[in-house]
Amino acid sequence: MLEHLVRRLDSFSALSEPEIQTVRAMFTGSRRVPAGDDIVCEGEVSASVSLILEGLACRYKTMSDGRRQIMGFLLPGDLVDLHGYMAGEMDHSVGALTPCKLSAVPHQKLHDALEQHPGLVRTLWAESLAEGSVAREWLVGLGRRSAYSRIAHLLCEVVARMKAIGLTDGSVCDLPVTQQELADSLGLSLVHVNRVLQRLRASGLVSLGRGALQVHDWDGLQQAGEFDPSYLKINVIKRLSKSISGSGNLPRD
Amino acid sequence: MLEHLVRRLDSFSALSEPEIQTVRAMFTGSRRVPAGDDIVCEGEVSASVSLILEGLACRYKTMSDGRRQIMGFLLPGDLVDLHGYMAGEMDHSVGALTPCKLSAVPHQKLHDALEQHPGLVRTLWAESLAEGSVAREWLVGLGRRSAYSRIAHLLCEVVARMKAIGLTDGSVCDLPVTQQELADSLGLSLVHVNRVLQRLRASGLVSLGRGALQVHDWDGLQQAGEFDPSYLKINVIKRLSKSISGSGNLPRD
DNA sequence: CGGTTGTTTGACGCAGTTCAAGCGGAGTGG
DNA sequence: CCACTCCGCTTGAACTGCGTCAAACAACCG
Repeated sequence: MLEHLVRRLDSFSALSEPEIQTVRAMFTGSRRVPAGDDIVCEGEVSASVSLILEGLACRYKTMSDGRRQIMGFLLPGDLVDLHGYMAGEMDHSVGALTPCKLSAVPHQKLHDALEQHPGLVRTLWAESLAEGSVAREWLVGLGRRSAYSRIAHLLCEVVARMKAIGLTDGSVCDLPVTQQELADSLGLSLVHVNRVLQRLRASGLVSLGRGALQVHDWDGLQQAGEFDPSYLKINVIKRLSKSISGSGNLPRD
Repeated sequence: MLEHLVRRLDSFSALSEPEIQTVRAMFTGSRRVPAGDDIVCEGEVSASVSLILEGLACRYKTMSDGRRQIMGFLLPGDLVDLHGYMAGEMDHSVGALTPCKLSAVPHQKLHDALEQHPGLVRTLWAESLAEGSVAREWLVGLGRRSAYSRIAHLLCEVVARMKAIGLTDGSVCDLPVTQQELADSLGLSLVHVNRVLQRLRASGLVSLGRGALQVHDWDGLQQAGEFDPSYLKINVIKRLSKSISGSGNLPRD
């Protein structure tokens, strides 16, 4: 959702009220993409930056032999193709895992907004850095963690991020992801993901099925995945605490 | 080197002459770090951004059991801890693989420079995005490539980047990296790296030893690693071709 | 010349892959 | 309402790429 983006950006660099208004006004319209379709394709030069309003998507690359690697999940409030604005051509694709609702801002309009509020450039830069931080954590997982630990870690990440945007209270959440998609995220085979998922359930940590994830033992799951949420840069403490008065939008906790 | 940084940043967004001068003037002093030492540590809050002038370094994270994952190599002209400037605390360490010579710019000074030349913010943002692009390519390697292909790919990357800064003509280059360090980069064991390296030599593609890398068959190596250099964002075509007159520093090719 | 650090080799084991087949639920059309 | 079909999940058996352990070797350095 738009408000999730605003809150996230604000957590990076304490936006001013006009900046917040600008971000809110930037994104207009909404488009729907059915599950399985691509939102942007590798090599594409798009003319706008998209924002996920609803649904679940993923970044991925396909190799010559057809196998693919998923490199990150996109949740409501995430920006899809900021890369496209800065670098031109996309170097990876983004696909909808579930039906998605998107909003978008034309590059030109974004450009104008950034001219008018130069501070927002730094904010978006911070957003890109946060994405890099997640990619690095995934590198550690793929390189050095066992399948068991890797899956646990990924599930922790998804839950933590969903919690941050109010999509779960921490015990149950919608997660209509196939085991093949998990396998493509984790660099594993479908068959092995299936077996490890059963082990995780047998251990009483989580169960995943019928499009839903149930966390039975959050602490145990975190331990199994050696999960430390700081790399997600959620709720970063602001260094300059510009007071944002009268926003009327204070977070609950 | 400083000029490599300037050239690279310029390739992202066509710097103006004053911007170039500012970048050149920003970095002062030089410090030496012996091989094996850390340049910055995870969790550290440094007060300046470092630049590699000479030597080879790597980003890495260490896991609780002591195993580590290297997440990227740093060559002369690369910025070490731009993250630190934006995000505060480092979420990973950077270690010197060989003796390194560094220059640095205090955060405050960088801040002032960016205030004075707001365009540079976008340039550094682009630099961060390029780093993210490399991380994503590594993800594909760790997730979906065989050990053989992974090593070939990594060697291609190093050669391509060294070529870009004049550290090799493409056939031989200094690469004083241990097989353990390669293993930590590729998510493999030391022993396996050793054996695959022998296979690569037997195939007549490359040989690595005594601190040097010899490429015997570049095309073959690229094929083995399915290497496509575009993700490195070297020599990106500038979208706005501001003419930079009389720099007297034109690249040879 | 001895110690230290990096490389090489061999034997063995296992985590994870591949192949192949069966199962179950959800949607669709007759 | 039943059959048919698709898609995703599950299971078993065989295989293998890569890891682990352990020891020998080579190169470098003070």
